[in-house]
Amino acid sequence: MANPTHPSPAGAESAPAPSDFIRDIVKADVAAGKYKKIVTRFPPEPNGYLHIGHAKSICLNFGIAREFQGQCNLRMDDTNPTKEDVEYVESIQQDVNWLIAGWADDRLGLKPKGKTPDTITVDAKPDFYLGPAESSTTAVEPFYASDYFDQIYEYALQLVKKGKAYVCDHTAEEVDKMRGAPDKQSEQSHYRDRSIEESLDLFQRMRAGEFPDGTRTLRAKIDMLSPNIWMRDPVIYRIRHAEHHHTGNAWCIYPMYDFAHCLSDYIEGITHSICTLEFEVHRPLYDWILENLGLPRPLPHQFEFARLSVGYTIMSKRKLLQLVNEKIVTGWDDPRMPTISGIRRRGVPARALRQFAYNIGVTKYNGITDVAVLEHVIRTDLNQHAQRRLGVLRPLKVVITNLPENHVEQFDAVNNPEDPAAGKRHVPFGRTVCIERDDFMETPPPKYFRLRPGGEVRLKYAYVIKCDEVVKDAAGNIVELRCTADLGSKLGGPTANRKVKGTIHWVSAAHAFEAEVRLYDRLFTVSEPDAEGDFKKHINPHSLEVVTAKLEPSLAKASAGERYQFERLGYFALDPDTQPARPVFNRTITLKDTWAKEQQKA
RNA sequence: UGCCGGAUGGUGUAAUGGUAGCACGACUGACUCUGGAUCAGUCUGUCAAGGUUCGAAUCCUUGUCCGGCAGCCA
Repeated sequence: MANPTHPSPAGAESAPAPSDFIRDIVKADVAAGKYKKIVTRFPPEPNGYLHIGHAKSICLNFGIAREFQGQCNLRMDDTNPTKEDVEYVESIQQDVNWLIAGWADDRLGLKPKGKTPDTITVDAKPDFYLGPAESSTTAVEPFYASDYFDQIYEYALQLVKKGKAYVCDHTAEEVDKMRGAPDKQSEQSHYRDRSIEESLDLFQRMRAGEFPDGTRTLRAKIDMLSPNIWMRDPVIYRIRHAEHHHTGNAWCIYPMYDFAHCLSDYIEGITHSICTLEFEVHRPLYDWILENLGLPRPLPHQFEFARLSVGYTIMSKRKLLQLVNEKIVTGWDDPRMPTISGIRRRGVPARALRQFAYNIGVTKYNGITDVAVLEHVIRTDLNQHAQRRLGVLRPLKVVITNLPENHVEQFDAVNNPEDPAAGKRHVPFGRTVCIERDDFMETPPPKYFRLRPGGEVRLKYAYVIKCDEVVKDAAGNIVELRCTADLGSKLGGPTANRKVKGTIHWVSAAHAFEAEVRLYDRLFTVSEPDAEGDFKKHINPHSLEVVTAKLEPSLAKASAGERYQFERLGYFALDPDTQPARPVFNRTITLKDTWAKEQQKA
């Protein structure tokens, strides 16, 4: 099927299901009757906040669950206690919930709180299984790989007993050296042929805490001659006397990713384990572990796709953490961050992010997606849903001299021209208004449509005004414009249909209120900040500008969930920093500005 | 130079032996009480060379280039 790339007006939810090579595989598996139910999973490690790359994965995994009437488990892949934290567990849950709300939340697999795998019997073989909570009445929580430590340990024991794993006493450095390199020979562990009994004893004593960190490991006995590094007797358990955020001090040995992940997938009954390309070389190990355990239920299979890269940003959790720690941004949810929480705080609707994930597709090609694609879906969504308002970012005072001192009138303003149902509102107008400083030029370049000395411009929803006089301070700065209005030019008036080249936005000086407005720009100045050298060299010093804007009165009742378009400027959303006396707005994104482009050409 | 993957306009992605399409972008123009939106149009591509075939982006061969893999991270 062709990939239908037309974004539908309502966004991804009403659009036809996308098609890609992974969905093709799932479709074929369903057609072959391979599984009762399709089960995917989203398995982040709680060692950082989720970013837009994870959003791609979430949309893929939950999208598949949704399209095939399956389920997608949220699982904390928490096998390394030294890097993980509950703060991250909580943020991950919040971000996932936000992204899938109203779209795939009915496909979200969570488990009863505190539940660990059941020991069951399948085909007369003992087996471990943990399914999702069936009813929403019980307290639920995400799945945790760490909830399977007992079972994973049991599986390790089995491998040892089968002579397929052994305890190795080499130091990390030795193991490193002996493993060889992709193009170099390896050397066997001196402990490889240790007896099963001895390995068993040692492994149990590792678990009992008898040995310090780093002194021994459990290794799978596979093939030291394999051209695939990951098959050269990989370490599957290491000693770490560290407190774990979820299991506390119950363990001092922890399974490695490769061992824990495939088994976690198996325990949960995952059918399609979808991950990024860098795990492709791990797939033989994933399969080896499952196949060598003689498991009774169908085995999960791993499929890999290309991780997302977006221009002018970075995706590495390590580097994002650096930005946070070094206070280059205000936190993980700084609106300039590519994190889901940052994007949310900036004012981007979840629906737009889903549409983005849908538009970029899923392949095995590692490319860089143009930020313009992201910006486009945000604008498209917001254009359709945002309430229009008038706000002036950099005010310039305009006195309309042919209006009486205390003149006040209300004009009707359309809330959303794309959505008549959004209705209208009143905007107050008076003798003194504020316009955007950019909307006046004393000596404008050609094709400048706005106000100039002696020129005319339409004040949106109000009158056409003519600039009679430019008032300057001692330093020569323009401080005020004195204009006359064509009083017949308001809606319904005799000259209402006069053609004036430009229409500008304004607020009534007497009625407007002040708010802090944060104007964001891209965080980096180059399209590939971490291509080479220090990515911090490319940080955009102007990624945030804070202004005190003047806003129309109705915006005083702005709500956190609502999105606004300040006409001719861009889309804005209320920031959580808002105080009753001091509203704070974030600029989500500017409107397209063909005039700015025109100027750049000049 | 070991193994695993990949290569289609500027970017991202379709076409699964039968007209190389879509989206973003760029550029024209129309319209406009948002230089927004909308509408109409234009632009640019199958990594290379051979082969199979009536017919190849697709199959085969050889090559080129790019990415990943040498954590007791995930």
